[in-house]
Amino acid sequence: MTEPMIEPVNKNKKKIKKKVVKRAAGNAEQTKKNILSAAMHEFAEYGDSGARIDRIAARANANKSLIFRYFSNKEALYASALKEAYRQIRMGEEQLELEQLEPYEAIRKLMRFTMEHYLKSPWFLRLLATENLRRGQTIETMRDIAGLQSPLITQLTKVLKRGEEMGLFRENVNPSNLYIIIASLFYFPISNVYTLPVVFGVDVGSSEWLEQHLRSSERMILAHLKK
Amino acid sequence: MTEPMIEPVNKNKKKIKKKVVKRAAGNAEQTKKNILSAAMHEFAEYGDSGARIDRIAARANANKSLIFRYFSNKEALYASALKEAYRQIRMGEEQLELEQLEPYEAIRKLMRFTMEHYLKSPWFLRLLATENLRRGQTIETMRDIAGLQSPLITQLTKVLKRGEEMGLFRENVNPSNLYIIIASLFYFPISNVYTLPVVFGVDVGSSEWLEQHLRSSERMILAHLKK
DNA sequence: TTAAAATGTAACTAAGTAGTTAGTTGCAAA
DNA sequence: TTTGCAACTAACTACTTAGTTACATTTTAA
Repeated sequence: MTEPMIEPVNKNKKKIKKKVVKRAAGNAEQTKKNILSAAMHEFAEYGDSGARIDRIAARANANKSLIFRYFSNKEALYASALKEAYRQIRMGEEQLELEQLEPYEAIRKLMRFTMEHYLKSPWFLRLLATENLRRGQTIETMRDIAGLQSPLITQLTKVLKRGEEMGLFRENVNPSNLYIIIASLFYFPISNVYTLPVVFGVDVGSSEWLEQHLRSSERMILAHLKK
Repeated sequence: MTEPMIEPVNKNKKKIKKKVVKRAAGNAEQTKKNILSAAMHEFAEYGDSGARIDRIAARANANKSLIFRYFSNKEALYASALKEAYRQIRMGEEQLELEQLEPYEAIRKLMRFTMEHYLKSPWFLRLLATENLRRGQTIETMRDIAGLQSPLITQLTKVLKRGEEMGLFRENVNPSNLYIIIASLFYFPISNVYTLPVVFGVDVGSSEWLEQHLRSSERMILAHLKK
């Protein structure tokens, strides 16, 4: 906090165009990034109404009024945070490269990825829950923004096609619907990790339960796909 | 709003026991119920931070200070609302009577019930989401409260046992885990009904999609249970 | 009839809370 | 050294919100 940021020695050299600025145009970019990252954290933690601009400012080590200068208002900041969350998630999905694997293995990898993804990025699930509590008020305005769509579906389509051609999978499996089923199986226990143990007495947060659930789900899904 | 509430004419008749009371004893019970019901609505709609005591008072046709008299504070009111939500849900589950049906039919009925239940009581899903965003802060204090546990599991246990005895289902299916899988399949699309169409282009809220999803899920689950 | 208890209300208060404004700082070009 | 400007800040404003209080009305019971 308030560490004085490596001081660029710029006494002898008189005119350098873009580099070595302490508070030039580029520093604002960094401040914006800090604010955005703090906002993602805050909105995920406290929801839209619970989020506090002052806390975001504190976490970003930025003055409150900068938030309004760079992001207009709380709602627009929330929209930016949501968009950034999707952007980050999409980046992870792009690196999956399911097409390289043999069909069964690809499905298994997708399933494990989905589970671990939800476990590693709980803030993503929390932002999703928040946005749905808001009845999609914000994502609705992003409908036409490219890159919001999940790149998983393209990959999954190819996997299913190859599986079908190899005689492993049955025909006409809808990739989106399949992915919704897979996501469902992990979304529910992971996003309800606090209430499920109380209502069903099952420790859905433990790695034992999760691993067993993954194995069981894999068997179920693969059987469901089989020709 | 502020409509002046039908004034009971009670000038000539002096003492009537139960009828024509504007502010009798026992009326407090009704007021409490109104407040609780309004609170469930409000917390489901706006989440814990977004909920407003004034709106709850207005919706319940009660004065704000009555809320504090009957429920102490906002947090306690939230706890009562959450508890009441679970109580109502449990009542629906108790009427299912799965034991009467033959095993396959029982599973199908449970699945359809779960789906319709989520569709008919969106406020329940919303309260669940809210409580998990709060990290189970409130339900944690209710751990030992009887009747919070779902009566479904008892019924499902019997169904699975009969199915096993009849040679229809495989052995050692854990009823809680099975129910978690079933709930998952409907919880995810229904509670993400606002974001999923944007991200996957699938209209998960339409009755066509839901019916098709139910059929597909039934096939998958029943195959998964088969001996 | 009357006093106490129960039920209800309007007005108020203290603590936030988003957003604004007027001004400061550090740096680079002239 | 001066000037211009982007980045930044402290203090403030207008408003909201949970929770309180003082008081009014009605019921119950002696």
